[in-house]
Amino acid sequence: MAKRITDRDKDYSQWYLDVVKEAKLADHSPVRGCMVIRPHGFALWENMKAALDGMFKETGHENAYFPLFIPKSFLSKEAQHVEGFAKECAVVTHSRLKSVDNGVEVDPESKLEEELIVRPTSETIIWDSYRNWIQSYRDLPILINQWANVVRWEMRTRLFLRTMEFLWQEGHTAHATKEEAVEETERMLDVYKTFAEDYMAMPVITGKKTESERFAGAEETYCIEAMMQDGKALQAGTSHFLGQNFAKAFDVKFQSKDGQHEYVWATSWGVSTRLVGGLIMTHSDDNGLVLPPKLAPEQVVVVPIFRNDEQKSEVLEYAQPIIDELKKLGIRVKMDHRENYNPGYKFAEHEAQGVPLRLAIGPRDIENNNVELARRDTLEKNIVSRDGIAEKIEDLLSQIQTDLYDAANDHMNSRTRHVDSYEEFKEEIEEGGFIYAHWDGTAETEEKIKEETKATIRCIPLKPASGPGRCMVTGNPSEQMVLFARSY
RNA sequence: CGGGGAGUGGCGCAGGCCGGUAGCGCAUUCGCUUUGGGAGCGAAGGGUCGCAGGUUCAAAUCCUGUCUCCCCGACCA
Repeated sequence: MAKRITDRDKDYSQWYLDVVKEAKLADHSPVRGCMVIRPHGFALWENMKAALDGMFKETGHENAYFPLFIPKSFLSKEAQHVEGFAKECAVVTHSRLKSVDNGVEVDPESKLEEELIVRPTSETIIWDSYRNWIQSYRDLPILINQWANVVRWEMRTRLFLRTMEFLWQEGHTAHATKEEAVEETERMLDVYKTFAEDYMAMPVITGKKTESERFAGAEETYCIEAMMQDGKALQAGTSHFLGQNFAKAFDVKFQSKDGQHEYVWATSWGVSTRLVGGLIMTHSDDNGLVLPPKLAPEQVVVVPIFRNDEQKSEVLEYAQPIIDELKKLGIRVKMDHRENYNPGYKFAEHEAQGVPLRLAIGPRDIENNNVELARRDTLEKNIVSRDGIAEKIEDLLSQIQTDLYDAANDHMNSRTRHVDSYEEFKEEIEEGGFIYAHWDGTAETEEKIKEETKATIRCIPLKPASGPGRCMVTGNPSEQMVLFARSY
């Protein structure tokens, strides 16, 4: 019965990899820096996707799809944007292979006149289309989202958190006024916050990025920041106000009511499969993955226990109506009727995969009109009456959802401090967690803190954590405390 | 690009110093016994030892070259 998952306190990175592997979420791919998402991991992602998609539609957005390849010239139209992505692009230079003695090689004859970039993000190719879609104020706003894969040639990768290729959604909107665009940026940040907290049970701090942490080409980057169990911060989603930068770069103008030609205002926003990593590092334990009921691919698993065929049919007969009742309530339930594994194996496996509730049913339970109900989050096991079991499970699932959020929120709060002096900051940052402190607003100070402590400013919180004060490093005035942490 | 480590059945590794024709655990397949917390016993299948060259009667092992991956750093809107 040896545990296959490394102790969290001993080695958090190894623990994380073990959880991913034991939960059968994903594997390292033979392709450098990429991952293979396995069915269980993908089912989880699809549930997240469905919830987000619903929220996007509710806020008036539609899905569309744009090309994977971006002509090199497109990427260079917005100066800051190029600079931000230049160092991490996969570039297509040739179109053919040719056979040689030991296999194939790139045919030098097939060199492209203009190289194609595998999209690291789609602002450029999308704004190239928007130019043709927008003529009048009547064409605005354009509220579009794309589900896609993107590629960023990262030096170092980690499953889900930073892979070379990742799945995400990117929203790209165009508006007639600045106010409307800013409003959209904030609205989508709020959608992300709601999703993180209500579905993932992962509390987040919302705020604005500092200039140096801003998206390349954005005027303002808003973000949600979550705290993982090891006290490191994770940027879980971003929403950018792009001003008129892309409209100017791609010459996207519209004619206003009074006949003037004006550049449109833009936003973009995205979350990725990194959220899966955040979900793991928010709730899971030394037995493996813990999933919030709202997102779990299976919410309840039934493990039948029997010694012979006679008991088997009794158990199945007893369990089936329970399963039917649960399905009727819209609960995702699965019977684990594999016969080549014993119950103990199944218990451990479903725990590793994070199934919120387990129902064990054997002869003993049938005799007493009971079932054994086990919670994944608390690992509590209880023998409960079979009567009214479906409703009880329904309530328990929503209780687990709430409890997971509360536990994560308590953890975040207990590891959040306010400090006044830089000396104190240097000591506290070693303990991990979030630290609020005053900062003078300059990139120099920000850089100095980063160099000396490895802590970055995660965000300037939208809900101020304090009134005005003095920068902990320079003593210059500061409007409010900002959020510091070491991050993923 | 700097520093370190590793390439041996599907996965994880031993063997290498001291050359003799490849082994262990997990997984897989078959059989029997099991099944309320990751089952036991027996049997079976599966490997051009990263690649190329060299030394040798003989190379996973020694020599030369080369490729790849991992970790730490640099980098990461």
